[in-house]
Amino acid sequence: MKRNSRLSSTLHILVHMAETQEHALTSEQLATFIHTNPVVVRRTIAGLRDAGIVTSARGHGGGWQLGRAPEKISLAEISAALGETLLPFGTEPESPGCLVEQAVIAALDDFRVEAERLLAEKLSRITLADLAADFRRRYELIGVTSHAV
Amino acid sequence: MKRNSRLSSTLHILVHMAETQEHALTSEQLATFIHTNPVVVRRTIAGLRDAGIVTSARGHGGGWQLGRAPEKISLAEISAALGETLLPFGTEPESPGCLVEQAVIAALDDFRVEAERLLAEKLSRITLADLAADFRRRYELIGVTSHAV
DNA sequence: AAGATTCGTAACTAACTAAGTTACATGAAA
DNA sequence: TTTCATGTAACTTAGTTAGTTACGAATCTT
Repeated sequence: MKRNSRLSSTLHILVHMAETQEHALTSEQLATFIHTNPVVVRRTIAGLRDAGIVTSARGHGGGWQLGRAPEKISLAEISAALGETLLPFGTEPESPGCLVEQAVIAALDDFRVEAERLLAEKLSRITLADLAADFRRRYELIGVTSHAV
Repeated sequence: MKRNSRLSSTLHILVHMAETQEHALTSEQLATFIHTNPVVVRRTIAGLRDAGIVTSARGHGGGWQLGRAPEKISLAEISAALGETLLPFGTEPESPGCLVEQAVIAALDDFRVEAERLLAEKLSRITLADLAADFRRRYELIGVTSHAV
């Protein structure tokens, strides 16, 4: 798992879970999908459990499953549950009292707040089901072309 | 200078430059504004010079000045000149051939492209002159209240 | 009840990134 | 020609995140 790819890795995992809703998948299995370690998987998606996006079960036959239908899981929720900030801005004051700095921070904070609202709105329109459907479309396409060619 | 605050630090510097257009400011002076090192300043705003946002002059009496009127310098240009990505997404393929991954990357890339366009559009509507004006408004306000109180 | 399986989590290591620093060459003005 | 200031390379330091090891807790099977 590379840096800053937590959202894409998590989506990868979740689409696999959406395609395997009959039974739970172990951290071990999920880890192989994104070429990493079971512990990293647990740590990464722990927040998704708290948000009800996935459920986990210990012991024999345990593992991870979606917490609700893929149609009802948006990328906005997933991103939020991962604790990721959509924008990489930092505007902590460094010279308290400097009016120039205050003007800069005010402008950037305004921008950030509205931008995050906008992005979250866009992400909320994409669901896990959309990704799963696109996956299936690609899958069918492969089958068709390999027949045709 | 803290992490990921390059845009705000640079804006801080640029507003100071907008308020001091009579003469050039040295890296040394700019560095004190954001509590860092002259070399860090040069490195940070080197890209702005290439974009024509600032000019630099060596030697006695040299330093940095705005390359054009603050009204004609947008935050979008500044951000782009800094080489910052507005979105912190990484979607490099890790399992070439995995159709699930392809679906995830396609969705995220679509989102990222449109989101970046949106954000750039918003940032292009804010100019250095806007920030400078806000600074001056705050400055006047201090003067008024300190009289009144 | 015993044993196997799987998550939960703490603690440590390794890799990577970005800021900070030092040093010195280059160029321009007094 | 001396002084001032940028340009830039090279190195150090700090902080973040992924990766790893280890082990306790919970749950299922037999």
